[in-house]
Amino acid sequence: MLTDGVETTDDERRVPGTRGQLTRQKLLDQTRNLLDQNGFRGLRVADIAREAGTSPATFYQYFGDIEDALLALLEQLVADVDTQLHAVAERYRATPSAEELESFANELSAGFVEVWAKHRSLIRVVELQAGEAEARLKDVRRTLLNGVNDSLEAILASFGRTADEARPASFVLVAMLANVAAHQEGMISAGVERDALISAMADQLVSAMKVKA
Amino acid sequence: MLTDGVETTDDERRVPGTRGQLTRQKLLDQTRNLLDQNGFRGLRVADIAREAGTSPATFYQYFGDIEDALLALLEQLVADVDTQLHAVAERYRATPSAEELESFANELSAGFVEVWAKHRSLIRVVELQAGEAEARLKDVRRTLLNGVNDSLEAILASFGRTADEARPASFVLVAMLANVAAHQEGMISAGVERDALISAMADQLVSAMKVKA
Amino acid sequence: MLTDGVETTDDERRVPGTRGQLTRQKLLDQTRNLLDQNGFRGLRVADIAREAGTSPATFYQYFGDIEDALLALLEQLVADVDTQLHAVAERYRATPSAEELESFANELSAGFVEVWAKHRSLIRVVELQAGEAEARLKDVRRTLLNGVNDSLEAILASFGRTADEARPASFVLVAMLANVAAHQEGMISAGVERDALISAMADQLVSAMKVKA
Amino acid sequence: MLTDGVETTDDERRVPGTRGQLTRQKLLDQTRNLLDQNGFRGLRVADIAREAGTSPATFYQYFGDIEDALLALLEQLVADVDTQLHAVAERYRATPSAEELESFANELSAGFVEVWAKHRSLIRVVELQAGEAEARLKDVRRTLLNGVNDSLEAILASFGRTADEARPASFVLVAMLANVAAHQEGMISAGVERDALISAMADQLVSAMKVKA
DNA sequence: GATGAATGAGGGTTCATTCAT
DNA sequence: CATGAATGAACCCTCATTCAT
Repeated sequence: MLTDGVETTDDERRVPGTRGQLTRQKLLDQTRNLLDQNGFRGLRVADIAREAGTSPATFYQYFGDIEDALLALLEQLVADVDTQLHAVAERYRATPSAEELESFANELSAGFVEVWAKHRSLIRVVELQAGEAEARLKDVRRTLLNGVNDSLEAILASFGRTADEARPASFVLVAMLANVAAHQEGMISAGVERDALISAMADQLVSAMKVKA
Repeated sequence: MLTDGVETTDDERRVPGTRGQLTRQKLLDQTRNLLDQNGFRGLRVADIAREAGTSPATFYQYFGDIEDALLALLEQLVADVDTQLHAVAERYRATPSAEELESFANELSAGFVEVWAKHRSLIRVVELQAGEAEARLKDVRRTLLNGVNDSLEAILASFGRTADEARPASFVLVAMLANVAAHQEGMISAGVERDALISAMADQLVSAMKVKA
Repeated sequence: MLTDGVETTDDERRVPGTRGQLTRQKLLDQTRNLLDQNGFRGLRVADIAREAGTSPATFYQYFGDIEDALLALLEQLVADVDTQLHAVAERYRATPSAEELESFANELSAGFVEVWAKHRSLIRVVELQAGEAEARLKDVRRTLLNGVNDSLEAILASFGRTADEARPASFVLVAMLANVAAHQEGMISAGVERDALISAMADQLVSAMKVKA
Repeated sequence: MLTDGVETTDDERRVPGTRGQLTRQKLLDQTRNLLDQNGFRGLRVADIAREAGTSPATFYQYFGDIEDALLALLEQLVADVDTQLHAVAERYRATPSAEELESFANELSAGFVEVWAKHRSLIRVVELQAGEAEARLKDVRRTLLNGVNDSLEAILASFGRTADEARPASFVLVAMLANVAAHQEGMISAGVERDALISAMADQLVSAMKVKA
């Protein structure tokens, strides 16, 4: 679906080999781990290697760079977005009916909240890099949300929104979904329940479809 | 208004003095400058000092830390949010009328877009730190948006939303406003005009007030 | 002739075997290749192995060391010096005649220029190591030029030079030949033709024979 | 005279200051020291700093690079070449007389031997880099010998050599001088006295002037 | 007030080299 | 014979930070 566009750069390296795959995976696991614990800025090759039970030199046999490892992790994120978000939107886009609108809106909202919670640290990296100029990671954000955006735009159009309105409206809605999902923890700790957030977002989605329908 | 909560630590480091104030300001200016240019990760005391025409040692006479300097810059951001966003919401909150709803919605949306554009680098720092664990900067985000959130919640209530609904709805709306504002550049470069975004957000705000009104 | 004195250490590391010989040769070829391209300092086992289509581990089955490989390459150089330089000098030494002096001088000069051009990268290594303290490679230079030096000394003696004069004179002449040959490229790119250099050196050789003859 | 052409790159750094100058000098001294002891390849910033009684970080405040430091040292070498070699040649060039030819030849030969002995490690670096491609150090060799070459060429011309002959002849003679000087230690340890070498070179210089005079 | 000078501390990377298969 | 995999050991370099002037 939208898997293209996010690719690691370590392609031309030697072919796997079972033991190697294992080591590589351990390194990736610890990269994610430490990203969760210390954040992007606190991510050190030395730490990753130690936690994975190997040495920095080994890390560099699998990844040219910390960002290389992050890109590898991002592939998983992209896959989840594909499955849980884009696919939902696409399904509804095929047969948009007023009856199912609410369940769709809820599903999509919940999907965002879930995927974002699962990959929160990575998402943060993406958001950060979307702003600051870092070549390789830079347009992951666009790639990530493109699919959902397109589907949503089509759905809005099918509900009678003009072309001029549909696109900005979908941008705005996706931004809402993404940002609430990104800050769900803060919001929850501010006393709002997760379901209430999902429901509030679903409401907004529904109104957006109906507004001038 | 909501200035509390964001405080610098460099308060009594040294008595003002005209020359000193000037140096301090040059340092702050260059901090902002370099933040814009190189991003948070690329911010170095040595660079700031050089650009400001002084030495690193001087930097440390005014700020204990790079984050100290950022906190000082954040005060300006907080002030702008106060004036352009919170104030707007507060004004409308005092006399919420259906007639003025649209103009309020537009004003608020445009306000976000404007303030976020002006302070985009700082905003990014706030967003980043909202996620990662960094003591002093951590809850700036909450502080920043608290005011608007509260006003909006009150307005939603005044339009008939129940207490249970108003709070999550305001969270969701503010998240939308903030995230669209944060990524306006990306969206515009994806072919959507700024005004269209503002208008789409205003629509969402309006629907939120009306939904069950 | 003078092959002794330069010896590799990898002699009985493994019995020949056709496939092995081939691999070994590929490694040597790429060693020379990379030496030409990147110079001595830029020579890495990993690179050699990759270029040769094998792995570092394989390199170590044939050579204990990068210097080991260089020593193997040096054997070829020594052979060329033997054939093209020492042999020429020896031939003339057997029957030194005033008539043939000039053609001898030219042949020797040209020989230096040619051999040095062919092996320039290796020569550079030799010159470098002649200065710095590196056990095994250290006296290759002496070995390399000993033969020519001896022959030339004998020839000078046969032209009437006293024992006291002949030796330093031959050293000086060989130094001239070697250094011009070593920097021929630089000199040519400074606008002097190769043949002019050869001829100028030949002149010096001839005068050396005649001076007090 | 020929000082231009060899310049350090650390120009735009802060102005000296007495203490700084001292540290810088200590660093340069130890750079030369360690170059003598361990050769170019064995030169490490950490060692230089330790020997100079400071830290690596300090080294980097004065030089961007080990090569930077070497370039600074080379300035001294260039000055010596200027004074002891080029100046001698220039003096004789002004009034070339057959009577003084021998004393000039001796003086120049001795000068080379002396200067090269004093700076032998640096000379070796220059020779090495003249071959391998290292941007900044690359044409120091040319710069170094240019002056002497030019003077010698003029002198040869004044002794009746045609333009076609004078230039290659001077190249050849300078190459002789430089290479004997560079390997004087090896030659001496091979049983030839320094004075004998000087005298042999002087003989060659003299013949070169007289050949067709 | 300002700053030259110095540095501890630490992260990034590279490479030669070794095993076990 | 060959090599995938792993790593110890260094080195390079940068930066925040501190003094003494």
